Order: sequence, then C-alpha cells, then structure tokens
Amino acid sequence: MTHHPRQLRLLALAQEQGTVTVEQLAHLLGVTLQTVRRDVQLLAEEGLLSRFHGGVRVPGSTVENMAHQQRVNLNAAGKARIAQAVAAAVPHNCSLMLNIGTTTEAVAQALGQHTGLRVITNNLNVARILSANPKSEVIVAGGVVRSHDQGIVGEAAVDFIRQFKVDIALIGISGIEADGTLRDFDYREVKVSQAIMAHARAVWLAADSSKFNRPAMVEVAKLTQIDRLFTDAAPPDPFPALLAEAGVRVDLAAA
Amino acid sequence: MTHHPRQLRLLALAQEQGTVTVEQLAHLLGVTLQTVRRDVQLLAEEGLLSRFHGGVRVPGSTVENMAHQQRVNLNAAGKARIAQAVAAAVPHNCSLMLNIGTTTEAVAQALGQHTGLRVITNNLNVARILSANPKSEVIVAGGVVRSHDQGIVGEAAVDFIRQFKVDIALIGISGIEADGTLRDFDYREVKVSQAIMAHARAVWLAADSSKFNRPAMVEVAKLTQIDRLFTDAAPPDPFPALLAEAGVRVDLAAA
DNA sequence: GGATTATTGTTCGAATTTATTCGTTTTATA
DNA sequence: TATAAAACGAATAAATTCGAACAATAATCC
Repeated sequence: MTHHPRQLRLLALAQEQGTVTVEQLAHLLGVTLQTVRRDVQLLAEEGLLSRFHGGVRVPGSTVENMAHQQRVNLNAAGKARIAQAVAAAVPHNCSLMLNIGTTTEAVAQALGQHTGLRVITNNLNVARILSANPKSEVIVAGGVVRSHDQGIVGEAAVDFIRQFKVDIALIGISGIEADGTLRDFDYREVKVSQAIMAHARAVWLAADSSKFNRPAMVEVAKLTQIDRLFTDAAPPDPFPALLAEAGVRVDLAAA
Repeated sequence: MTHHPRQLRLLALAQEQGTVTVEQLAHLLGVTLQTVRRDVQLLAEEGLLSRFHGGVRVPGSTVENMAHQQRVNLNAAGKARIAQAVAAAVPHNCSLMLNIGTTTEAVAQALGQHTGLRVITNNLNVARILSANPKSEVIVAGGVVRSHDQGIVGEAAVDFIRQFKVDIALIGISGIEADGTLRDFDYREVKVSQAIMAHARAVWLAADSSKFNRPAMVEVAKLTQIDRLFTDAAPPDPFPALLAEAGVRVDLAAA
C-alpha cells in the first residue's frame, strides 16, 4: 500500500511551510477537513508528521520526538524534591560521579549553586547542565553517545571512569526488585554504573517511588552496596525491612 | 500530540532574549496572559523553561550560556551556507572529527540527514546535535568540559583522539593571519585541534569571512596543512595567493 | 454490467483550547 | 509592618477542533 498523491502533496506542503493548519490543508488540497484529518492521522502514525491541535508540523523540527524529554517530566515534581534533598546533602568542594538517568539530571540541576565541585559523568545532559556553573569542574567520560538519552556507554567510558576515585557516587536506576537487586535495561550502561560505584568512597542511590518493584533485566548491584537512598515517598513492603537489613540510610523527600 | 507552534515560538523567544515577561509574551504571541501562563506552566514542568514571578528564562540560564547563544547568531546566515556546502561535500558512511566552534556546530546541524556517519568530537554541542540522528554514530572525547562553550579540552581529550584515524577532520578556527597561520585563543584547545588534524586523512577548514586577518594568540597549524577551505565570501588579499600556493581547494558558499 | 471494496463527504457529540472573571498569593512601596 | 499593585491560578463559558458513524461516490474485480 503506497501513499495517495494527495498525501504526498500534504507532506510537501508541510515541508514547505514548516507548520500548516488542518483548515489550510483542506483548502489547498481541495478536500474536506475530515479527509485531511484522516491523512494526517495516518502520516503521523508513520512518523512522517507531528500533529498538534489544529494542524501539523514537520517532525523533529525542534523539541519534538524526543522520547527523552517526555521521560523527564515523568514524576518531575518527585524528582525535583529528591534532587533538592541530594543537593542539600552534598558538601561543597567534594568530588562526585553521576551516571545516566533523568533523576541524576534533576540532581545536576539542583547542584547548580554549589561551589568547588568536581563532577565526573557519562551523561551529556548532566555535563551540559553543570558546565554552566563556572564554580565547578565537569569531566565527561569519552565514548559512544547513545542517541535516545545522550548517555555515554561502552568500554571506553568504563576505562575512563577507572582513572578516578571520588567521594560520592550518585546513581540513578531503572528498577529495584524485591530481592534486593538494583536493575537496569542496558548492560553497557550497567558496566559504567558498576565502574562508578567501584570508584567512589560512598554510593548514594536516587530513585523516585515508581522504581520500587519495577522490573528490569540486568543486575547493577545489590542494596547492600548502597550507603544512602534518596526517594520521594515511603517505600512499599518489603523494602523497609530490606533497606534496614542492608544498612541503607533512607532520606525521604516527601511532598 | 506534540507542542503547539505557539509554544515553540515562546521557547524561541525565551532563548533569544534570555528572559521575557509574561506580558511581553502575551503581546508577541497575540494571546491572553492566561494562555501564556498555561503554556509556561507546561513548558516549565517539562524542564524546557524556568519561571520566575512575572516571566520566564531559559533553564540553567547563565550569562555564559547567552554569550554562546549570541556567538552562534554571529553571521548565522554565512555559517549556515558554509555548513550546507560542507554537508554536501561529506559522503555518506564516512568517518569525521569535528572540533570546537560555532561553525562546526552549524555543520553538525547540516549533517543531520546523513546516514552511516561516524563522528568523533570534543564539542558537546556537536555531540548533542548529531546524536539526535539515529543513523549515525557519535563518539565524544573524554575530559574536562569548558564552561563557556561546552568544549572538552586537556590531555585526556588529546589521548582519546589519538586512538582514531578518520577520513575527514573538519576544523573551525578563531583567526587566519596573513602569514598563513591558523590561530586560536586557548592553547589547550589548540592541542586537541592538532591531534584531530594529525589523525585524519584529509583536513577541511570551515571559516566564515570574518576570520580572515582576525588575530589570535596560539598557532594551530599552517595553511599548507589544509586540504579544503569552506567559506562564505571571497577571501581578501593576500589570502587568494596564499591559498593557491598552499594547494588549498576553496569552496565558496556565496549568498 | 453488476457486485464488491475502498475512499470521500456529512453530520454530530465529545474533547480540547482559549478568553473572561474573580479570589488568592506574591512583590514592591510607603 | 501595613498597604497597594501586580501576578498567579482556578473556574466557567464560548469557540474550535477532533473523531466516529453513516451515507454517497468512485474504483476495482469478476
């Protein structure tokens, strides 16, 4: 099934103008609004167009299509509170490593007023956010950039991390399971996170409440390797017992 | 359903001006204050804006950031033309290195539709721009991030670059002097640029017309080391002779 | 040519968006 | 600190846009 000539003209019009309203399209193409909507729906599903209320735009023109940005605002309020709590606990003039994750990005944002930090990260967003702070030094690990979240993974990044030993490793995670394991989706990312944990004197975990009991494939670490946990709501059972047993200090940044 | 064009315009306005009041936005966008507030709230929740009482600013907005933003706008049209010319000359499926500079960032933007590129860079903006293209691979050098332009400099970056050998080195520069030397301001950046040139089979220079006769401290290279020059206007004397003598092929992306 | 299928137009209720109003909160000023 | 002004956010109503259902038309196949 190939595209109708009208749909191709529609795409061309969108390309030309950048953004077009449904009404304009109906007029230009000589068809009804409903027909335009049908075409638009189809083309949008194929990723050839981005729609907004009232019209369409060429995809990827700016902020669109960034799955990443959408993940950022998942529980943004909770992450911001966690970030504030972490920032309050981080002393000035210390060294940190931050791994990939939207929560660590929130922390980076919250660390903007600290002075004398030395931050090592494999997250380009963290680097960008913190490099705006001239009172701190940001070191980014080298390696292949993952497109969907601007994270750097791979052997090169791990080797790079191994050169350092910092005061605090601040780790974000995809899921914490009831057996006391921290898990993530990408094993290459896991390797980096493990290297970060191994080269820090203290390991802090930042995880909003949605991470508890959320399954993920690859094991990063066990709860016993964590020194402090920052979260935004009281963990469900059986985590309070597990955390106590593992000797993890829990910092609750409640609403 | 993605962002409304008005919201994108709002973002663009905030980017341009650094800070804007709600009232200005309402006037510029032709809508009510309340509508602006709704947009602003949404965009702020997504982390695309920071708000303050009375208006908004770009997140993590420091003066540094703005300075960079403004530098990007310097002769933006010329840079865009150069970037198009460079992109047209870069074949698909080849390997590239890009150094620091707003011109190379423009090139990165123009390379967004290429496929199968392998790009190595010490410029976080280039990495961010190109990593949005899933059909290419971006490798970023590790090292200390310079705050004012998100460039990575230092010994670590140089060592990282030395691992590779690519088809094309694409170099931006601060100034080209009449003695045939390419110059830059920061010697650490120069070291990286030299490493990039040494590890490429061809060296292309992208420099808009304002760079000719613009003085800078540290020598990066001589014109004889350059294979191709991309610029946006005919170079003034004595550069045409120098370029011919050095065997540099000149690509003019005129208006 | 007639039957079947696909496409387009029409209508209408649901959903979304915007402007207006008004009480509350924040900021500036005396 | 008290007061006034400005800005904010919630609620509501009007307008716009969307999508589903069904009828009308065009295209295709036997």
